[in-house]
Amino acid sequence: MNRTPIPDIVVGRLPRYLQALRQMAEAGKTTTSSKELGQWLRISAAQIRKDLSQFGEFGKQGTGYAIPFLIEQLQDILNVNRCWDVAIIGAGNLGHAIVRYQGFANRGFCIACIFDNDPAKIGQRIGDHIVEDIANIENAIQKLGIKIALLTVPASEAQAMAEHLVAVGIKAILNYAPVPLDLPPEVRVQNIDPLIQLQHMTYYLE
Amino acid sequence: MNRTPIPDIVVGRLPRYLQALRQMAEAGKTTTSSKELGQWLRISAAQIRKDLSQFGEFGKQGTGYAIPFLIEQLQDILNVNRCWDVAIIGAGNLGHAIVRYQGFANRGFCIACIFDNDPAKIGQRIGDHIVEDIANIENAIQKLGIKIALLTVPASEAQAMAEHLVAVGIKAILNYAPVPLDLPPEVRVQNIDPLIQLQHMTYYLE
DNA sequence: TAGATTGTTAATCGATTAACAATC
DNA sequence: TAGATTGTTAATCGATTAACAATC
Repeated sequence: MNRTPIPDIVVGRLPRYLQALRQMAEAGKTTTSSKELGQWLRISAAQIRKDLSQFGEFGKQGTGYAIPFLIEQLQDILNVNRCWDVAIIGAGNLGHAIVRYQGFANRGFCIACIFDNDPAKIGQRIGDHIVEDIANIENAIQKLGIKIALLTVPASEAQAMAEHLVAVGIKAILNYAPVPLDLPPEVRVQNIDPLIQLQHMTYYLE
Repeated sequence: MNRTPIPDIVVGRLPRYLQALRQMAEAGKTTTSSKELGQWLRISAAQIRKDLSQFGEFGKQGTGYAIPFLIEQLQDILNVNRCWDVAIIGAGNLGHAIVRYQGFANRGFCIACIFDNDPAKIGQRIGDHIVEDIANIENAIQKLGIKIALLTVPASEAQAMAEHLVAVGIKAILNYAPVPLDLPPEVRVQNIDPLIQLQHMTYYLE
């Protein structure tokens, strides 16, 4: 019986393990070891074994891990063996690019709908989707049971929009706006901010 | 004389401090405290003081920090008081969206050029830019002294392209491709991978 | 069998927090 | 002055690594 919660920093590494394993599988490999996976990801073998052992015993002494089996297990742990419908909020440049991006399908996520509040954008076609009026979001989200939103509105609108999303039932937000969101702690938030990452790197440049 | 290097995890928080301070400044505030900044960013006041004290004494007992002064200092520390020319590599959906994005200018970065290897894309106009042939990248990068690249090519081409970028003088890569790059340790790499972040969140969802 | 590699424990390392004298 | 807040030290906390018995 596992009483202590898994550290979030461990959870955050699991998707990377899954990604590496999929690439190994694509390359035709069927087994790997903590050592090999660690070299691939630049993570110590001990850490990988320790992380995985939090969830079960997935390997075999002497031979390592069966790749397809470990992929299955990680997908189960991360809840991505099902397909999550996600909503894109904001049909600007970034919203467009995300809707057209093919990388989410077959990885646990399906872009279900895209919303904007600009009358000039509502009704516009993007790939297979039509931009919907943000006023209809509650209906759409509740009908499809959507729990995840990708927020690509301007910084000035992000906080208010995020609060609205939470009010209509969203539980997780991938925030592309360059502002920290202040939301109830039970709502999961991850931020994507290229400027922050660029400034992190320039510290080390001449 | 400060001999021990600053921990990378501290450096990684500085851009967030800078972002928050700029937002405070926009809101008309002129001073703040570690307590207030901490509440804004959900970071402890002690940690903010400790982080900043690694670089100097920027505050005043009793009153806190002068916002414009601290912004200046952080910009200096992060090397973003100058303007860095950056190159976009890959003129797909994402490359397009980034070139059109206005958020980098006045924040230390200027999109200087965009490259692709697809003849159908070379010569295409995006905003104020023309997509250039990747074959010309060495000239362009060395003429402008570009050190930073944003890599938005398909996963299958990312590693080889990254190695080429390093060979022509790139020192820092913001990698949008969903693969870990294996490069010499002196090259800075930051990854942007929405799928990894989504899978991190679904762990916590029902 | 011999070699390889796991899962786990204990040791180490590093990061965060609490506390407080100094002082604006 | 009294209240507030810094910079810093020491204590705590948590994460990473090293080591190794178990065993495939």
